Amino acid sequence: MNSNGEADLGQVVIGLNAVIVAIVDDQPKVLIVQHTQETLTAQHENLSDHSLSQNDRHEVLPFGPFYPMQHRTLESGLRSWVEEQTNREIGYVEQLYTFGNAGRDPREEAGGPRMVSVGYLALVQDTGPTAIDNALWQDWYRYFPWEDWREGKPALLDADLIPALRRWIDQAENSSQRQERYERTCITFGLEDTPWNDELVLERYELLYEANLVWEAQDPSHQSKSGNGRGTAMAFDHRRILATAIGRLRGKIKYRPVVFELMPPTFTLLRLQRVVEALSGARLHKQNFRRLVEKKGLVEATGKIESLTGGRPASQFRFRRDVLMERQALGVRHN
Amino acid sequence: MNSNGEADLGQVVIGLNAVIVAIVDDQPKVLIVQHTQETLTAQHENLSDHSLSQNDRHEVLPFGPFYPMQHRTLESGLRSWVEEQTNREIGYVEQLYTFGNAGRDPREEAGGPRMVSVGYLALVQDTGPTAIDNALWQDWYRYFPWEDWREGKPALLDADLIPALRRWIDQAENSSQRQERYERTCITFGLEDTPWNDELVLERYELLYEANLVWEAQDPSHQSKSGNGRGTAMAFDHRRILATAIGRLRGKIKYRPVVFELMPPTFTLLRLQRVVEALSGARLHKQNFRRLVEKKGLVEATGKIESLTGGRPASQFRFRRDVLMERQALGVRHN
DNA sequence: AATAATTATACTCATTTTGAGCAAAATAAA
DNA sequence: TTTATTTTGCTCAAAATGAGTATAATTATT
Repeated sequence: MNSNGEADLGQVVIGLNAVIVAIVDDQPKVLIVQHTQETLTAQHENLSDHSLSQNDRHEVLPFGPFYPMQHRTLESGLRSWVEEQTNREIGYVEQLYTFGNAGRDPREEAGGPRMVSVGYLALVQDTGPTAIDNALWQDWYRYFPWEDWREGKPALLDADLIPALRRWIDQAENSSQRQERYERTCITFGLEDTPWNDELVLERYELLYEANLVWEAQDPSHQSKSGNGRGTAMAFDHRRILATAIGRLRGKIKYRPVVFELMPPTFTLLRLQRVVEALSGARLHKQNFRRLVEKKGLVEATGKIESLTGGRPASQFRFRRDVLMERQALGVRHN
Repeated sequence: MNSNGEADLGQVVIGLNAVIVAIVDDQPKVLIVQHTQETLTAQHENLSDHSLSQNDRHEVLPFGPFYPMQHRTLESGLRSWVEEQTNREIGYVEQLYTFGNAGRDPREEAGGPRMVSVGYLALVQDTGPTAIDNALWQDWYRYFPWEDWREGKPALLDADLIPALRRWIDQAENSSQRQERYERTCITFGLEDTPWNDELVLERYELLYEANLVWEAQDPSHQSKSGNGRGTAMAFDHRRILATAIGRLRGKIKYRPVVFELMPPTFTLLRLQRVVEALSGARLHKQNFRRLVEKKGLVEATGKIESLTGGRPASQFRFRRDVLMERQALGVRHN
């Protein structure tokens, strides 16, 4: 270590990546930025060509810089940037994970500073035009089609992913590696008697990555332009960050009442159920869901009635803000 | 933004703070570094005097630098540093939180770079001499005496903390602020009919901080040298980081089998129970704890018998490593 | 050697929670 | 009116939980 004790720490630049989630028409949406080859190279002139590969479109998570001079905390930096860019208040922010892997940003190879980015999950109420260039609200199952079990087990699993994983297991170099691959696959993909676990989003993505079954893992010469039906790819490690966010949110709704951050001020119980289902990717048992919600005392009736439901009108509820710290939650009871 | 798009991001230095936990004699221990005034100023020559205040001893969490040139990932940087410094393998590492608050490190005021530190929780099996200067294994309830309910409700609560919090509530400027303070206190400290929630470690510390009841919150002229019986203070925001770690670990043992990372290879069921109790700070019901452990299939008998238990010999168990990804856990059923 | 103390472990039982479903009520559309 | 659709109240068996009692196998003490 040198005299001031720091110079050999090396230069680091901090970025903030946000997974901004909203619900539209009972679908979970994520704000995604689409760069064409032109917009990307225009922004980052020194980006090496190889890193872009043949794809002409790149989907990335919204990225914001962190200005140490202006921002007192990381979270305030994120909040001000997201609120400014999206023109809406964000109700809930949670720090997800800090990613510091070398090679995350191709500019490093060109001698740029090491990029460390802090991933955040932000929940917003509504969607609409934002000030972010080329930003679009995309269904998150576009990137993880195997995660949506609301209409039953996705066909993709039995038709493609599981057979491909079995081939990967068989191609193991020795029996202990084969055994390990097999057990991980059983646990994450619910083979044999193991049940499907909706929280293992990241673990499943990482397994597919290791088995070379997702676009990001393949070397550029084998990458097919339009994807392989195994979900839309994202640039850098952004699909990993998104998987982290989905898994964390699915876990969190089971023990904290975060769903309400995605709801309008008043709502019917069915809308609430549809939102929980959208996030967890599974159908729930209606009557039991209601029983649970009422027992936990998370909501209170407004007295008003919603009559646009098609059948019998439903009464409207609102969230009881004062239970926020009680670590109460909905719980996700299956159908 | 300038031409290369980065220069105005400002210089940032990344540090790694580790909460290294082990169990000794059924007590939860944390590795703490004690600096005297001399060792501290010797290490950081440009540290301003004010920031040290009158205390002659400063307790901090072990700190390791992150070298972007050498470390491929943040976690590998942490692992190599901790393993090297403690001379033991760490079984489990979890990223806790990234703290980037301005003013965390007093050297910033002297024109130093902004310090962002990534907090990690590391669980190790045994304790013993380490290569870290002035490092000591300390009971974590030394810093949070109100969190240990194993011998019943800590007297400190009714004798000191709760009356002081009630005074703070009464001193609110208006009724809505009073209401808010009251509700937060009820929820975090289990007043009225609310039960005590062992996971709210950080929330309780933050409430005490806001109410000016912990040393770190008081301005230097009022700080008493030897502490105030409300737990030992730590330098910077390290008691917050420690609170985050304890809360996270208490939550985690309820849904993931992380306790085993703190256990020796074989153990009796009572030892396992004592460790869970040490972490969660509460006594558990013995028979039900056993039923739970066996039902979840987390352990298997080794066939051997431990006869040093004082009474009837207990059979020894080992953890079934293959359930690690199943999201099984012990659950913490109260007594 | 007898007794007490200590700890492990098996088993019971009432209560609560969960999973799954039926049926009636209140509306819109045909 | 009928049909479809949705909300909402209710039941019932199975499983999980909380709180015990009883017994077994030891060491420590008298």
